[in-house]
Amino acid sequence: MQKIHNLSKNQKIIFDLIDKSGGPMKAYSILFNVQKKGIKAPLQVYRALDKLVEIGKIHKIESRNAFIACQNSSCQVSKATAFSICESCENVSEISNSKLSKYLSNFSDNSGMKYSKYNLEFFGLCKKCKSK
Amino acid sequence: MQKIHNLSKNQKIIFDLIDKSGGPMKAYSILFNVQKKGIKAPLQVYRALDKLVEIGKIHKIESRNAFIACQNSSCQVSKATAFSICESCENVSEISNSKLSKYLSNFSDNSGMKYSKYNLEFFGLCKKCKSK
DNA sequence: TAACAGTATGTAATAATATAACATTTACAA
DNA sequence: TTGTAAATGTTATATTATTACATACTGTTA
Ligand SMILES: [Zn+2]
Ligand SMILES: [Zn+2]
Ligand SMILES: [Zn+2]
Ligand SMILES: [Zn+2]
Repeated sequence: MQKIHNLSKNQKIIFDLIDKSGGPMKAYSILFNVQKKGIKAPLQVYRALDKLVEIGKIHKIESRNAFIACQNSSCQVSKATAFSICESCENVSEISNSKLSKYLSNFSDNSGMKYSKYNLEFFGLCKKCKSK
Repeated sequence: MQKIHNLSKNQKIIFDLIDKSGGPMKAYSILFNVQKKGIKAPLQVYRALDKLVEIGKIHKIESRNAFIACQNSSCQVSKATAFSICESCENVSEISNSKLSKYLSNFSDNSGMKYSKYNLEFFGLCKKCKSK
């Protein structure tokens, strides 16, 4: 049973923008794009982003300081994320591979640490960029 | 056969500082600490950090915007990194687990993408923080 | 309904992280 | 010694993110 999150006005504006863009967006680029909708300040953007990340509607691509809509319908909370990133064209996609996620979710070592969350970023060249 | 990198003056000062600290350090904290050694500007720090990352002497903890000395003697180039991060005390350690690194280095999916690099960050509570 | 708590918003200022541009110097091999 | 790559120094600026404070909205319960 999972909680339904009704997005607030600003959250919805910002989620829709990121979702429609189809790729990662940076916070100040988001800000620029939503100013005509009345969102004027960085903090308004960051607050919405924080919430959207918290509920798993978007993820932060840490190596790029950018935010992407969740492409994995089962990813309700951002506790186990994996991305592939093309170092040439900067295309990003969310990897949804159940073997990988099982392997990582069950990973443990002898450090005595209990892992509750992970983020994995793969880098390389995408199909298009490889063939250039 | 691997290339020996002789660190330059600034690179050595900054690597030694990070290495001795035993944990992740942020760029401006590094700057503050090396000002007495004549390194006065952010760019001097970032240039040394870039080089040290490139040759694998340090790694960037992306989720924390911080830099840590490589704790894995065999990690000459930063192409395959994994860390465990305590969300309470912010302790970070580099995971060196050959099964994990083999699994990730060999990972491929049907995206047609060839992965040449990855970075994985695990989050949780360390032993000490768990028992509090 | 009224009171309350939790969440969201608005606004200004500022902090923290990182890079651009340009001039100069050093290391080192051909 | 001369060419070249790497490193340094310096100033300014760009980019990313948070603090602080005031106000408003949403839903629950007395
Ligand atoms: Zn997702
Ligand atoms: Zn590409
Ligand atoms: Zn390492
Ligand atoms: Zn801890």
